[in-house]
Amino acid sequence: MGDEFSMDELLLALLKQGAYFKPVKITTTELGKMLEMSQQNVSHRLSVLEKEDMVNRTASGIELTKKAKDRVDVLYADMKLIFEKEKLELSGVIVSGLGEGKYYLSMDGYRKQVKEKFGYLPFPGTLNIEIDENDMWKKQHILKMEPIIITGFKDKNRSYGDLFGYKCRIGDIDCAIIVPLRTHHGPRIIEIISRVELKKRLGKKDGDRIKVVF
Amino acid sequence: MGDEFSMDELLLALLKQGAYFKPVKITTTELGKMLEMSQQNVSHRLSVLEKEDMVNRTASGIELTKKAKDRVDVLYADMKLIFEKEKLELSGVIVSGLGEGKYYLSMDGYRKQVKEKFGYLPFPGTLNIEIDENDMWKKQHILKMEPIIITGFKDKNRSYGDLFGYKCRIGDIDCAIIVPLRTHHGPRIIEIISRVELKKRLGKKDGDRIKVVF
DNA sequence: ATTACTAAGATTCGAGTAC
DNA sequence: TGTACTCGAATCTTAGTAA
Repeated sequence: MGDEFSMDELLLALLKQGAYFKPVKITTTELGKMLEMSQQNVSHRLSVLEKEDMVNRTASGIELTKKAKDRVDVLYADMKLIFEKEKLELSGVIVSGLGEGKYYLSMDGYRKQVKEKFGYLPFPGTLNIEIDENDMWKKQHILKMEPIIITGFKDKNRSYGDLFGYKCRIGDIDCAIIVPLRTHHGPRIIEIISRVELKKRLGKKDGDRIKVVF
Repeated sequence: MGDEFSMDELLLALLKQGAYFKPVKITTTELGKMLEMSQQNVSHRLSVLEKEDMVNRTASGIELTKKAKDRVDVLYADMKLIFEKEKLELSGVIVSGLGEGKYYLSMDGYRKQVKEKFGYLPFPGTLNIEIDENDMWKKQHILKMEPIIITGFKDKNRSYGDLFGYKCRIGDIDCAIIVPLRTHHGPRIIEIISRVELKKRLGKKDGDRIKVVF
């Protein structure tokens, strides 16, 4: 964790010329113009990159080494994370729940753990949202992230399964998607818990559109 | 077209801390450790960035200006182009499947959707390929692209999960990688579906090398 | 503890120019 | 053409230390 996140501008210019996939034929003068730096400097820096085993200069042009490609991969993966993980935003419509959430969230076995792991006692009821078809792929990505696990328990009557939680926000309210391991509604519906009664707090009713941000 | 493609490592470190979306509370010493540079240098460079109107230091932390965010957007867009415009090609070795694919692809619930979303009824069986270690990063890129979702369903016995599909080609045959949400084999193995029986059509057998193009 | 100044050392840069 | 050397200038970096 450190400088592998930085990226040499010369390397980036080569990338822009397609060097990730094939050797690139380009002169130091051209590179200098692109980067607004002298031909001499490009020449020098290229030879440094070569010594560092980042590029090879061959008859067919300048090519990136595996080491350089690895660095670029890391940079791109990091940026992707910054841009697309944070921007995950599910849109959908509020639907009425079946009272299931209310039932589960009335039980101390779950409530205590929510307090512990999310920092608040949940309002005893969930907001149910039917996700737009177009955002379903985002939901799948979210479900692949590391969940906060609320472990199940038994009482004298029956046993209760684990719940998976994923932190999110609606407006500026901290919430979490809760997914029972054995869910009873279709994959397009998600259940949200929060400290407050979301529908009332947001002034929304069934059928209204809503956005959930991760 | 030039240096807007480069990126200051300090800016990138701030981004990594989430500065794109909110002010970040972090000390110059911490940043110095992250970047393997002295606290003094971070301090100095931060003040340069401030003079250049790239960051603001407020009571709630360091925040990026619009100018800085615009630059980052450009960098990301450029990288995205580099990575996702060019053809990705996975190389690997054919391995024998566990018959799972055959099982899934015998079910109408999935078959109908494949016909609908990919334009053909799939041969009831998958080609399993163990991707070369060197191409794993490409696989990761592919899995981050927008999938075609084959939604799960229930029958009287059990429920079947969603599948993610990504169109690709082997030679001139249209295929798709299929990824179950909860996959049963290691991340190096992918399953390919197609209209035809791929192994027979390509005259290949287990252990042969093969390329998949996106 | 945190930030940032100064002074000195390290490095990067571009002009001139050789090849 | 194109590349790359020297060398002085500009810039960057760090240690020491003040605030």
